[in-house]
Amino acid sequence: MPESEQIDSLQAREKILATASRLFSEQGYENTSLAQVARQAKVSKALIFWHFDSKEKLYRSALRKTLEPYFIDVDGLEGLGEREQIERLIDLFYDFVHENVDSVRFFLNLTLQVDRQQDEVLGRVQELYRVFRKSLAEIFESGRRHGVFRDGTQPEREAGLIMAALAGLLIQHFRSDGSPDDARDLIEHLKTTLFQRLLVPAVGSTPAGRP
Amino acid sequence: MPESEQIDSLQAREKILATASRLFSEQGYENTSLAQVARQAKVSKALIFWHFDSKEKLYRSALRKTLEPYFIDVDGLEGLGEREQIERLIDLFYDFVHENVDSVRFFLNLTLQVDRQQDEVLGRVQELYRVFRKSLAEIFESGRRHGVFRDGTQPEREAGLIMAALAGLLIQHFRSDGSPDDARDLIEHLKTTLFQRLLVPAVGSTPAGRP
DNA sequence: GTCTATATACAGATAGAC
DNA sequence: GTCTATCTGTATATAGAC
Repeated sequence: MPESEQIDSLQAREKILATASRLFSEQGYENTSLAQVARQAKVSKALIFWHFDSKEKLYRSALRKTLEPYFIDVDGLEGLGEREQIERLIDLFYDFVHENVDSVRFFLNLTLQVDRQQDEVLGRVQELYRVFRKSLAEIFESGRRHGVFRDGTQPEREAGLIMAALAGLLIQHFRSDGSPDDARDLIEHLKTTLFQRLLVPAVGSTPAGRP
Repeated sequence: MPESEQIDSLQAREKILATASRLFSEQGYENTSLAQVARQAKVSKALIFWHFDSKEKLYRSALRKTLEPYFIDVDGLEGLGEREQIERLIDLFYDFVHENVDSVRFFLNLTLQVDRQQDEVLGRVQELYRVFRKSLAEIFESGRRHGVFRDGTQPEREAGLIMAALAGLLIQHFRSDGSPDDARDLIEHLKTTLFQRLLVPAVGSTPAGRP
């Protein structure tokens, strides 16, 4: 069996997958027909079935492909102070969303669909969400122990609030009139107020209203 | 023309509308067939077309009906202090969402769909969002002028941050594993930290410090 | 107004040639 | 592996009787 055939096969398969991922992300599952995928990938409908058996299986494969860039890069955090780590994670989240608007929108859509709630891929996204939140909480905890953050700092709650704010900015970003500037601005405001509240003040000055 | 016919007609129309509103909210537009609406409303498919001309027009009518309970009840705010007004608005938002889970989910879905972005009904929802945010900002501004909140209070940013947090809690609420307790807890944490930051601290034992 | 029966279109999926 | 042609189900929408 000559290798060129194998390669061609892979190329067609990949082309279908790439096209399907894009269309599913942009239009959703129901609004994307296999005829459309076939047309844009420049293959026949039958070939899609030969490679993926059914629309549902193509969908799952496409989801997996879309999910590839979804991971948390914690390498850049080493050696940073707790405050900087928090800021870095917030920025990472923000940047990632802006680099993957379509697929983020898509996964957010999935999250809102009752019948897709058990999807394994959706489960992975939600796990990322949990990991991200847990990382934040751990950094707050570590910062509290190291005397960077106040004694009264509640790691879980602070992490939860940050995640909520980030998720909310996401929605604002998808509203047609939500300007990116507004989001950037609120991210900065979030960071400022967060650290105003939690940072242990430099020795010599007394924080207002808090012993 | 006897009145009973007129009344029967309205009843059938309303029944279709109610059924359609519920199904569209629960399942979305694409996943809801007119056959299903007809079956559950106990009428024939043809009658739906007689009343609403097309699925798209039924959809728009259903959207308008779903939107009816969407308004901001500002009556209960009269006479309250700024802090209480803010708390009240946050609670109103939270309660409203929990009483209208399905339709809120649906409108959130709409917000995420690129092709539905120009829908007039979606526009009304987004206007409500803006009005809510504006109300919050105005209360912060008023509170700042009255010496309730710190001088440095930034009304627009505080309002934006609250809205983001609320919208984010919304998403967490729709995730299968997002417990309602967590949301309640974060709402309280949001309020606590908000006022810790912004309230002008009480002055010692004398009430004289108030301008 | 409400129905049954039907037209029309297009979706996902299969058969079989090459 | 890839194609064309076709099957089958189901969706929106219409025609026409009552």
